[in-house]
Amino acid sequence: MDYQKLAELLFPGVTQTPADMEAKFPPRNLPEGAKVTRFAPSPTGFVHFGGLFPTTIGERLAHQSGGVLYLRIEDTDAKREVDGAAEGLIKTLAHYGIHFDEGAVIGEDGNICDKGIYGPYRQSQRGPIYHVYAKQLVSEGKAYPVFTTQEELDALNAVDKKAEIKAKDWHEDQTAQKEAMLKARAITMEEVEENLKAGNPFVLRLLADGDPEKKTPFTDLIKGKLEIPENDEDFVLLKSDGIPTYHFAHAVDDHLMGTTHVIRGEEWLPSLAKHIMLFRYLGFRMPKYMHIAQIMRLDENGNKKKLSKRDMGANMDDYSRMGYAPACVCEYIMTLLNSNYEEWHMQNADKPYTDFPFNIKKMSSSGCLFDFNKLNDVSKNVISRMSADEVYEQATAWALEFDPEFGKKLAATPDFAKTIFAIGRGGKKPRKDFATWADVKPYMGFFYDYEQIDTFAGEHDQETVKKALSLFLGSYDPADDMNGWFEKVKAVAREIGYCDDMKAYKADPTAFPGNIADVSMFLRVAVTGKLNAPDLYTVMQILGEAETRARIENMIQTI
RNA sequence: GGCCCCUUAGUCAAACGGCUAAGACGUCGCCCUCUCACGGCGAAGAUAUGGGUUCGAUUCCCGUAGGGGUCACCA
Repeated sequence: MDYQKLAELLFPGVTQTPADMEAKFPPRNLPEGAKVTRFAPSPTGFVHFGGLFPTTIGERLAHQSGGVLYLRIEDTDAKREVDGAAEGLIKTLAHYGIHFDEGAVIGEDGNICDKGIYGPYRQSQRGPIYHVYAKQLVSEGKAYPVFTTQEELDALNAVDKKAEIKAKDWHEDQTAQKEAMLKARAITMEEVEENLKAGNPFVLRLLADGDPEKKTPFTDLIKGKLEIPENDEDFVLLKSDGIPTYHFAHAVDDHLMGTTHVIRGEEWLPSLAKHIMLFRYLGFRMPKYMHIAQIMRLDENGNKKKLSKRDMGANMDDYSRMGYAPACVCEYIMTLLNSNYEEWHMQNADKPYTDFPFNIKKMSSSGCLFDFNKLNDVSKNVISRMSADEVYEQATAWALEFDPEFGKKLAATPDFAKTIFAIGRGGKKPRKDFATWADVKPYMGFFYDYEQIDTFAGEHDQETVKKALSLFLGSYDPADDMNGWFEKVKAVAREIGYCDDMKAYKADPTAFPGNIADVSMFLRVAVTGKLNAPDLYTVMQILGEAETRARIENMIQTI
């Protein structure tokens, strides 16, 4: 077989050579040790947690080393592409602090455009580049065409591939595939010419020379030493529409774009053998690989499952909806990425997570379960360290979008709201009231609207409650300081026969009908409508005398 | 089914082959001059399993089990 002739027959329009490509995309001029990483999504939907995770690693590695993070859009499957998905991905990532130095970006006109000299950054626009290498492989006898008639192609597209594979007998199928492969390899020049003349489309397949009985040692930066069986599958390089498959595009693009570290999910491990072979055929040096374990969730049977698109906590938009601040999510991701992050953070509480010396060696090789408990804890800590102004800005922005009624109230009363947010904030041990912005309304909604949510707990005579409230009103003076205020509450307790000292009460609970805590509870429910609230004295101060009195009086009337 | 990856408490995780197997979240209890929160103290809770190498194994090797992934003209 004259491979040179075959290459000309198959790719008559391709005049450039791999050497031309190398000249057009020269190696990057970067400092020693600088890492080049990329996020390479297919625009088929939203960013989910399992996508943000490796992207955060790439971002850290690149920017921590003075390297480059770029975005390449893998839109090689037109059938699955979703309109506007690429724009959505870019925006969501930016929301989580992931900014790209290069690649597909949103231009001033709102459309996606390229930034950088290694483009185009959309694979659908890189056809000519792939064809140069495809032609090269064919001319070296390393790839061959397999023709299909249009009818066969339509039939192929009509079947549900996934369901079909699930249903078949694996052994039988593999034997059949092997036979088909051998037959396809034996194509003659005459057959090629006939098919081309008939206008039949073809796929380009790699001619695999591997023996799966033999293992290739391979070092993955996360998994460590691996043994990869050699590839013996003539996998598809170019689909019948001339667009490359992931494998081919990965090799060509990551080589030409100078990627130093490929970070991807471990579901790619089984196809690593294909990539090793492809890089060897192409004469490319392989980048370093980091195959990260999948984030898992628990299914209804208690088994771990890959966190997939439909799961709660998968779609990053869910976090926005639930009211998680981006900073909190990033922080949580850091705790999952590097086990020593939390320790570092405790010692460097005021530093941003980008100061943390991220270390590949500290990454876990096994998959972790998504844990909302931990996320909430991390969130509470992050928010507790925010200033009242910052809390106000973010909480208001969230509420305006997801709870407009409450959002408008916050927006209309910035000073009032900030005073409330300032309660217990700023000191060494700030309050941890919010894990999400959705927690804000239940916490402080009572400042805006009185709604009796809780009632008096336990056995308390209604007349006694009324008396306590009235006595308090009689002595209440908003000019009192906290101690003076508390002394008056104590006095109320004594007057209704309740114990004003918790220690004494606990020593002998039977000696009193109630205690100071009960009196505080009467006041708290009267003023806030709830059993739980910030410090009562402060609440009354913020609410003001008129409102405080009105609420207590109202309670006396309606009880 | 073939192949690949993974396995320390409920979860995330430390531990040159060597102290009683860290720490964090969660859970529970006690304390902290009003609840909540914060904080403090404390409790329960783990090396999947069987062999081997070794004076000694969570750590190294082999088997078993369990879990995950993958086997498309999808990425």
